[in-house]
Amino acid sequence: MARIKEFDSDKALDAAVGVFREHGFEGTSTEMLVQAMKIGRQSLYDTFGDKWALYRLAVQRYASEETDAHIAMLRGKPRAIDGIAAMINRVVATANQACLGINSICEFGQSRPDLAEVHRAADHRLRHAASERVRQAQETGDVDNSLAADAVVDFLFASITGIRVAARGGAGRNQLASLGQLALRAIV
Amino acid sequence: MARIKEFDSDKALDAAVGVFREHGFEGTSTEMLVQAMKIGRQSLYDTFGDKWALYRLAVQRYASEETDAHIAMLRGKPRAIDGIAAMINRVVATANQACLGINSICEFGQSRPDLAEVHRAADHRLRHAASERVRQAQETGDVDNSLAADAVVDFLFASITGIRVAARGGAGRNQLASLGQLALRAIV
DNA sequence: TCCTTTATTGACTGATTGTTCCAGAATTGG
DNA sequence: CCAATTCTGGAACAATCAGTCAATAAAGGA
Repeated sequence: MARIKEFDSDKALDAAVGVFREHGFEGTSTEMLVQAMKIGRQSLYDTFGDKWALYRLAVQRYASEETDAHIAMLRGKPRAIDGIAAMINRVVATANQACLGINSICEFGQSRPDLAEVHRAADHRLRHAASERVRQAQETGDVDNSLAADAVVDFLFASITGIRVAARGGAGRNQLASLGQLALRAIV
Repeated sequence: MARIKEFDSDKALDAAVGVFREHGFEGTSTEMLVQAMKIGRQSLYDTFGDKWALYRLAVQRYASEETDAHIAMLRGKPRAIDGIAAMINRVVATANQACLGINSICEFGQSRPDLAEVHRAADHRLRHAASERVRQAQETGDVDNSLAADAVVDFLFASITGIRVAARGGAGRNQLASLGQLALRAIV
């Protein structure tokens, strides 16, 4: 048998992520996708199914990479609180790019169960890692011990959302940095 | 001359707000609009121009009403900090409804200058009122005096965004309440 | 070289999009 | 009642949509 060309499906998916995060699902046409992904139209349907399946896969891919990046920051410093700060600071530094996760949640809410499941699964892994690090920071006294670790994690993620949406709304870099500082200040 | 039916244009606009906030601009068809607004298609175009003009007007209307509600909370209590808390608590209580402001920013970012201008104008009025109240709370020692009032206002709005997106993502009521509590805790 | 598999291409479908046109119903002031 | 005006409903518009089909090109295994 002949295993043949097999275009770089990962790169194509990354390109799809780039289009979807900027224009959303409804704002993206298949024409935009095939041009950005630089593949034939038929290849798109053969490889990914239909537009919705591709969108779901793009959200999954994006969430997975985002989760990896968050966890790398969280665990990249010896002291837990420094890891938490690094995660927030990375968000501030990269806030100029639209977040496909937030956009997806805003666009569809809970109306598509299969999409909500993608979000739920991605959140689970990140929440686990963040929760562990928050508890460590509480043990060393860097995060208030009287707070529930889960509540702190929720708050950190909500703050990340606030920073990213503020950036998409046109906030400047120092505004975003200030938001990050205040978020950290809230949990000490 | 004969001044005639003149359907309730305000109610129709409110209905449009209801559709847009749930489905976004691209996810809303004119068919959905005429059905929700309960007016003829031609009336829609005669009265509001085209779909984009209607959307812009809907965002403007929504932002205006939201700003009124926020300010009513802010000024509804004698102590400034209680007003601030009331604003946050109202957001928590009403977070089950999608926010057209956030959805609009996520969907379009800064790509449509006329829309961005609507947001900017709406933000200005609210920011002014909130900033005034924050300064009062700083004078009475209820909000940390070492923080810049503008930064506190930014943070409050970012927290509101975080709460609303969390709700759209499926967060429960106690999670949202906890987010509100931590946001207030951050500025004392 | 031939064969199988995969990718590309462009044309095509049927549905839906936003928008306009038009005829008629409804409504109110004179 | 009449006339002026506004709203409605449906038909029609061109454009675009997602998705399919068929033919061709490319590429590696035999």
